[in-house]
This record gives sequence, structure tokens and C-alpha cells, in this order.
Amino acid sequence: MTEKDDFSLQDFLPFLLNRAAEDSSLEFQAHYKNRYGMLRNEWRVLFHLGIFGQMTAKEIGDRAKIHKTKISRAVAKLAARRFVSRSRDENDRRSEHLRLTPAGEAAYRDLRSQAQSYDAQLAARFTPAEVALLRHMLRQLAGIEEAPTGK
Amino acid sequence: MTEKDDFSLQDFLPFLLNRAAEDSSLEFQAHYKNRYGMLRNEWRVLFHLGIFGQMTAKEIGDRAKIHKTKISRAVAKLAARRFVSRSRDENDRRSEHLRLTPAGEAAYRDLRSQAQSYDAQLAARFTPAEVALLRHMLRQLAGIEEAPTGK
DNA sequence: AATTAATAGTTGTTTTTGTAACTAACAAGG
DNA sequence: CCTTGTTAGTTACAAAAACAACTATTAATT
Repeated sequence: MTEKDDFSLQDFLPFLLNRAAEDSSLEFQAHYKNRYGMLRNEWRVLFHLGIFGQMTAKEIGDRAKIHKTKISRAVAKLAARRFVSRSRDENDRRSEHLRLTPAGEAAYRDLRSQAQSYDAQLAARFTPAEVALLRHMLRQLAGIEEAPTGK
Repeated sequence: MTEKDDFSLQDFLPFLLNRAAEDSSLEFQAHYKNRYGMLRNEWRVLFHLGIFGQMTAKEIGDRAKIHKTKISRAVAKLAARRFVSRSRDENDRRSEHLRLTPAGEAAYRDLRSQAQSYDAQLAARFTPAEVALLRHMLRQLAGIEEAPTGK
């Protein structure tokens, strides 16, 4: 099983990105799945509402580039578990404003602290400058506009 | 929709990694899906065989960290399309040696060149040193042992 | 040797995802 | 108004992934 070819899968960025993403997802999953029975899109929605306080499904989808059907299902489950409350917009009755219930807030705060320490754990493998560059490059690859530095 | 919280999803590594991985996967998918009707695990198997010449399903799974059921189904499809041939190991009749047929080789060479130019296109957004560091960090995050440099 | 355990690979069943079609509400142009 | 087009969100169906159970073969234990 020795190489007969100069191409290396382990250098191919889409492969590497997927492998790294899968590995880190799997580890972080332990927190939201075991403790709250959530799915990936559910914690993402939860986090968006935790961070921004109130959003519509569309706003979440646009910001996180998650398809509306995924949002719809995630919101349905979060609402069923009383983590999220929904209220129609009076001006445009097509859209719904979502926000966390107290139980949702509690879950968010708990998971956020898990996320922060897991992120720190990943970052600890590198120097701060390296991590900053990594985040910058990943944002670039993910098509996320750089957050304005408050300088 | 303004932030009420200091935590930023867009800095959280698992989120960033997933977003970047998904984006690049989706773009590269166009090549193997449109041209060959392949699935992600199918091109991965194809590439492994293209690179290493001959492997068992287990070896592929170990190296790429793909679960054996995924390998099994990917191999079944590749074999049905005559991209891969299978032969039992005479010493251990549980395992099968897989290799590319000429058609498989042709598909591999085609996709490999697509992969190389797509990778170059991604890499072009950064300096060579940055890209080298990115690959290094991703390998580290993915738990891939660094390839020995021939120095 | 006979039983038990381990390994390579496959198959079946359940969850999740992807895609498309749908409803309801609003907007714009004639 | 009233047809046509858009948008927010849901639902239904098809494709794919996850997980568990299975077969066949080899290895280990007694």
C-alpha cells in the first residue's frame, strides 16, 4: 500500500477541511447531543437567538447560510421543547419573531460556556497568531465577511 | 438584530470549519457529481485507489476515517460502474483487494486534475506560507500525522 | 479439536438531509 | 381591483447517512 502517485489527498483542502470539521464537530456534538438531545442545526439556531436576542427564521438562515427547511425543522423542535417562543410579526404576518424562553436561555448559556472552553482547547494547540490567521482564512474560505475590528 | 452577547459564532472554530468545509465541498462536488454521478465517499475511495494502486476496504477506511458501511456501499457502486475491480485475498478470504479498472483510472486522472486546479484556486487567495500553515493546522486538527518531509 | 472471540465486509432499519412542491401573506404593474 | 410575481415558512417525498445486526472467515483459548 505504497503511493504510486504524486497527488496527496491529505493536502487537498476540501478533504482536509472536511476531516477537520468532522472531527471537531463530533467532539462538540457530545455536549449538545448528550445533554440536550439537540441536532447540529438546533444548537446553531439556539446560538443565534442567544447572541442576537430576537430574529426571524429568514434572518438566521441568511446569516448562517442554513437552508430554510433546516431552520424550520430546527425551530419546530426547539419550540416543542419550549426552548424557543414564536410570535407573528404584526406588520408582515408571513414572518415570525423567535426568541429564547428562560429554559432556552439557560441551555444557551450552558452550551456557550462549553463552546468557549472547547474552542480554547482547540486553539491551545497553536500560537495566538496562528489561530488568528486560521480564523481569518476560514472566514475567507467560508465567504464570511470579516468582523470590523474596533480600532 | 444587533448583538446582545459577546460570544461570536463566526469565531467558533467548529462552526467556521464546518462552514468552510461545506462551501468547498459543494463547489468541488460539481465535478464528481455532474461528470460521474459520484457521491462524496465514492470519489474518496476512487482517489485512494488512484493514489495507492491497491487497497482493501479496511485500509481505505482506516486511512480516511470513513466507516466501513460507507466504504462498502461506495465500493459496490464503483464496482457496478466498472471503475473498480475486486479480488479475494487468497491468504485471508475475508478481505478483498480493490483496484481501479482502466475506466476508473481515466476517471481518477480527470478528477485529480480538477482537484488540483480547484485546490490551487483556493490556495491562490493566500500567500504560499499562509497556505502551508493552513494545511498544517488542518492536518493537526484532523488528527492526520504530518507527512515526512524528504529533507 | 471445540468453543469463543475477533475481523472484513454486507445488509437492513431508522434518522437526517436534500429537493421540490406547496400555502399564506404581501407587493407591484396594469 | 386583479393578475402576476415574491417572500416566509411548512410539508411531502426521495436520497443519503447513522447505527445495529448479520454472515463468513480467521485467530485465540481451553
